[in-house]
Amino acid sequence: MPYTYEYPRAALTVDCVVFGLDEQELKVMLIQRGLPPFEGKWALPGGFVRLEETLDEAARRELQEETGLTKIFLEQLYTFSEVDRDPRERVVSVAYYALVNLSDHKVHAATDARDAAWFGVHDVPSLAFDHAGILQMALERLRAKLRYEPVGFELLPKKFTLSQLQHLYELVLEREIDKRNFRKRVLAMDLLEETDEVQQDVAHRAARLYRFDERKYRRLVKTGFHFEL
Amino acid sequence: MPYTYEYPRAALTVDCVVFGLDEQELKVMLIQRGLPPFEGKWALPGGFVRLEETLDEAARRELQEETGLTKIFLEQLYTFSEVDRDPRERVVSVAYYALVNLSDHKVHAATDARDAAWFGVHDVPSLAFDHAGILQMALERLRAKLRYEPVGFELLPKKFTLSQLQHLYELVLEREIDKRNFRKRVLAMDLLEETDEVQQDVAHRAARLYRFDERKYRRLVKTGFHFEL
DNA sequence: CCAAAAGTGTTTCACGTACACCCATGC
DNA sequence: GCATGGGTGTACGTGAAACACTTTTGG
Repeated sequence: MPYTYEYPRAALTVDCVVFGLDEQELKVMLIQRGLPPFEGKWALPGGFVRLEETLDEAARRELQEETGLTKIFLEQLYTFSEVDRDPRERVVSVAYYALVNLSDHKVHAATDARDAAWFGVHDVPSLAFDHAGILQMALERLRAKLRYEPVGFELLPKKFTLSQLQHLYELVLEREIDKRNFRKRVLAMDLLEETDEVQQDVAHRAARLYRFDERKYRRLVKTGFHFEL
Repeated sequence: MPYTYEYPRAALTVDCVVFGLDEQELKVMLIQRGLPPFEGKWALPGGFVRLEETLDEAARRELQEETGLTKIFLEQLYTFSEVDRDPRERVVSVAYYALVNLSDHKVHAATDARDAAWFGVHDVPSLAFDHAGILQMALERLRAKLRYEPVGFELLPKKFTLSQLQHLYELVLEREIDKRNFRKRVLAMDLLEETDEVQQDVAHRAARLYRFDERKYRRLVKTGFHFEL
């Protein structure tokens, strides 16, 4: 036990709320704990922050170790600090939320995690620590961000149909959206690039595929443009 | 040095960006450091988090100790974790921002602080640590929040004139606003309660005083209402 | 030819915006 | 009576919302 300090220190962890989208619903990734406390319970992936890494780096490392996910959208959410949120000792946790598209990223429950799985956000089991509260806040943040920042595209494959995009908005915001008005608004922003590809292997008319033009978006932002859907 | 741990731990601090409004400009409160590192430099008020308090409590305690401010609006901003942000050792800092109205709160540079003072946000001196970046983010957050949450009232006295409110929006958002349209929008929300008082001691027609009806606002929020100005 | 989803325009209404003058008060 | 800010209404244009049918493709 070589690390000694003049005053007591809280332990510092990161926890990640990873959202993914399949065709039916918004999912969140959980891992099953293999050790006490809360052994056997489901929890958000996460772990202790090392001295030589930033919080962002720690979050990415933990995700990599526990779920195999790399190079995904990741943003700090909030720092949780209730004194008794961990029964062992004082632990302050910086929560992150992440967005992945399920088709590109198969989750291989990695070494560190006993078991990793996707749960529908309306069908999560009882969670360890204060993770239910963290998930709740992440959901609210995602809903808010979806409206005024183009984060939704992170949940879709690089090329997607307008229907997929609309479906995503309907799923997350939990309300129906008029198809024509949605397409009008989206296309009016002029940030979607029409590809010359269409859907494959569908039993009906194939939809055109679009791509989000991130460069153009960044350029516009610098000139005061404000995304809104 | 009685506190030892199996793994090394970062120190944990809180830093507060306190905004105040006088008639002329938006101000931020800074304290002058009395100890190294950055001795003599200006910095955000803040300090180390104790084991028995949450981050919110730590932020309030530090504000009380260093500036005498109590019972003010306070909200977590972001957690800063660059590995070398403190030259002494690894320190992770949770930043908060606070809003006070200068007329009610005289700052008495308290025991702990050598010197506390208000600076116009466009006229801050060079700051210690990464505090310039923290201030920058706090400003952006304040501007964003002002639009879609009723936080502006925290910067005003409980009873205020519509001109004061408009002035606040103009100062923070840094653009002019049409008087008639502003009053129309604000009153249309039906969240301002007209008092039967008017301004005192002004050398022209005295303006009516209004009060923000927070109870009503909370009730409306529960039914899906969305503040926007 | 049937099922399934893609794709497309118009009308209506509400709200944001632009804009200028009279009023009350204190000195 | 004059200077200073308080307080008020209207016209116009843009953009959001409501709404239904035709087209394409695969089976």
